[in-house]
Amino acid sequence: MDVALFTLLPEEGLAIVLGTRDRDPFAGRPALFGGFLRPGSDGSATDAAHRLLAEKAGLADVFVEQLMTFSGPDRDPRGWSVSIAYYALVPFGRLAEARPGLAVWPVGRMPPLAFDHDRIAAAALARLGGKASYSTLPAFLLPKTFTLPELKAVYEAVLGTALNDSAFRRKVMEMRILEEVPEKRGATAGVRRPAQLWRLAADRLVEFDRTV
Amino acid sequence: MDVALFTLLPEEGLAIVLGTRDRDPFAGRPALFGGFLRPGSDGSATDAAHRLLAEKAGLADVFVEQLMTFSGPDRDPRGWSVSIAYYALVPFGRLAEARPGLAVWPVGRMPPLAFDHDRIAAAALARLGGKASYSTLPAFLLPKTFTLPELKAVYEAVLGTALNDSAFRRKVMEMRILEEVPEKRGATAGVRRPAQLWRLAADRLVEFDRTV
DNA sequence: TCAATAGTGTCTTTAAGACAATATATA
DNA sequence: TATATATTGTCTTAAAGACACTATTGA
Repeated sequence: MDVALFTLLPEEGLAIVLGTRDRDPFAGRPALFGGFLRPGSDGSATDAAHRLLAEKAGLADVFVEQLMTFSGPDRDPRGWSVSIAYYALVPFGRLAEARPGLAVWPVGRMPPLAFDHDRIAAAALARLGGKASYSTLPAFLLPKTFTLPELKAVYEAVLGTALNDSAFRRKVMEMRILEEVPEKRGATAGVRRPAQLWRLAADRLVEFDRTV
Repeated sequence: MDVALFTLLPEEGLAIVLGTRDRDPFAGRPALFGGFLRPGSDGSATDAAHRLLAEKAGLADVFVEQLMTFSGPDRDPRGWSVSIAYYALVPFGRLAEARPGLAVWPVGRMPPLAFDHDRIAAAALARLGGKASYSTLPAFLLPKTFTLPELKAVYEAVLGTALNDSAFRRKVMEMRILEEVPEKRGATAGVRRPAQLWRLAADRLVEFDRTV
């Protein structure tokens, strides 16, 4: 199995978090978080994805979703193989608690990865971009509470396109995917109006019947 | 691996095509087309899905796409297992060339299936319904050439909802996903205006940036 | 010509986008 | 009060839906 982990850099936007291959083939190369399914102890492939993120990235309770399964004779130089690939999203702030030594690369300039991990990462990015417009997916790159300008910014980062501000607010409110947190963001010191804080109304991914 | 095969019944709409388990567990039960990946000879899981459809359903050159991978201790009574699931679409007319003895059930009243195949079939149906609105997916349930009323009907069957006729034509034409076949459908004898025939402009699945 | 479905044109309704105006913090 | 962003309101534009009208075939 392989897990592609993404985060949102404050300046650089969407980025991938990578480990390093510790043995051949591809020893020393940046790589997705990979490992073998343990049919005995893992309750499912999704459980295994969580376990791998805990073991290799030091992160628990991260949003994960199955991407797809890759297979064939060419993806591993040792021969025919299968990998169930997952993608995962973590807010940038939580990387402080991650295992040290991880590499973080803006998705626009990723290094060459081990195995067929470039292809898996590309597929994960395509899925992310596709699913973002009709779901709460990008919100899992933010902390539990966030402002509307932050939410809009993460949608724009994942979609790679600017959104209309008042239309975005209108739609988000009409879809009732958020609930108000009785607090404002004063943290970012500065001379400006503080923004209302919100959280996702549902803990899980929600899909819409329209587009943000 | 397991493949969920769907077709479009002329009267009953979307239907699933099933085989029968020929041994325990679940001997005699209707089931998806299942079998084992052959890492040596199969070039990929997608190749294996095609092989299984050929072997078990007698159908070659059918549209297939990976659904997702199911895993866990409970899906097979013999113990922990993994299955890479695919879905496939075949025009009703091609079932004539299929292996005899297959069962065809409207998706609204499917019998209980072997293993966790009910769950896989449900996931395939959900994917079909979700992806239909922004892709040419439903067209793979029709023969190579079809009329616009037929295309609209198959979208309606898969989406489970009625579509606006003139808007449907407008959008399909604006998206340029079809090319005209220099023929009309006179086949269906009767007192009515014959319809223009069309075919998909691209042989593969095309995704839109809007909805039909 | 009639019946029955195919296909077009146009008006109405609804959603999205642009953008000005107002609100609210702190220095 | 001035500054900088947050938030709201409203006008414009574009897309979707409703539906009447025209087209084309064989009986």
